[in-house]
Amino acid sequence: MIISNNLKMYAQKLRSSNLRPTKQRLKICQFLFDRKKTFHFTVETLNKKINKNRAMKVSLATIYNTVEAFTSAGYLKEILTSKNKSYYDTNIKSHHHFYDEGSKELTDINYSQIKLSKVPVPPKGKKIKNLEVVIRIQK
Amino acid sequence: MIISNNLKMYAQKLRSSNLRPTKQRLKICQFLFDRKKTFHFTVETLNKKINKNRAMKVSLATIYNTVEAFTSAGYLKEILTSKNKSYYDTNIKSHHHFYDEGSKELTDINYSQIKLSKVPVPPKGKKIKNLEVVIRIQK
DNA sequence: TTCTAGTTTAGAATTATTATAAACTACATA
DNA sequence: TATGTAGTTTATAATAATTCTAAACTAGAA
Repeated sequence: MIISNNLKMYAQKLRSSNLRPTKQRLKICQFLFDRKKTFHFTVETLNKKINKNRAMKVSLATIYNTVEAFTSAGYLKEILTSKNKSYYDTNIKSHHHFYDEGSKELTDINYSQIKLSKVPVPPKGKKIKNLEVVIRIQK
Repeated sequence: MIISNNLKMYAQKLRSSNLRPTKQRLKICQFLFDRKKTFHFTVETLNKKINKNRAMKVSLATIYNTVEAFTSAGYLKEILTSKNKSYYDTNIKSHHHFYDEGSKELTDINYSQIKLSKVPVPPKGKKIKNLEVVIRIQK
């Protein structure tokens, strides 16, 4: 899964967002971004995976802080769901999701897979920031 | 806001879903469905509004049970958000939302206001149940 | 009227998240 | 290279939303 050891790149990226490249943040960067496919997760799953088989443990509080910081910095995107947990996505490009009501899993839909021929005008004084589609699927 | 006293209609509706028409459920029905515009709410807001200026108080547990029962029965729809609370909508027709990132408020978008010219094929063995668009807006 | 399964309820338990404050550390600058 | 400091990490406490529990209540069938 891990593609390369882009530590310097991540350090630069972090500094450019006014985030100090700490050991913890770099570990989390490697885990999240050194992969080909996009990754959907909750803080709970990230915490388990980050701290599995690793000498250096990262505290749960830091996982929360880091995910929040990365989301504000635009490295992660929060996903809309109907569940009472926050879901995040390493794919920050505007894109869509299938939501499987059986397995409760999200799958990406490429932006180009959906085309809209009619979009409403936003309320006065507001601008459209982005548009996301969730397609609920079941057996 | 209240249009009429459709108690018998609600009692029938409830029985048809194998839900006994209790005082509590009928009160909640009246509050939710005796209105012209659709209504977005959380359990917290519903609890406050139901128990404001009313002789008969409905317990929080019952509000939770009822909202859950009404959602399963298809009287309410859960809304997708990025917050850690469940939001519900009395508009159960497939429809879309504006989500204002400033005020964190949802507004309905009529189904006919959005048209899709391209929709992806669902994964094998799955069917599309519904499709919802969220348009994030900001100043 | 009586019985029973379904319902309501207060409060406890659980789960996700945020807050707190002490210890630690990256890094600017002396 | 050493030092001061603001930013960061951490364990733990606090809070918030929801679910669970079990006793009391009730709608409606018989």
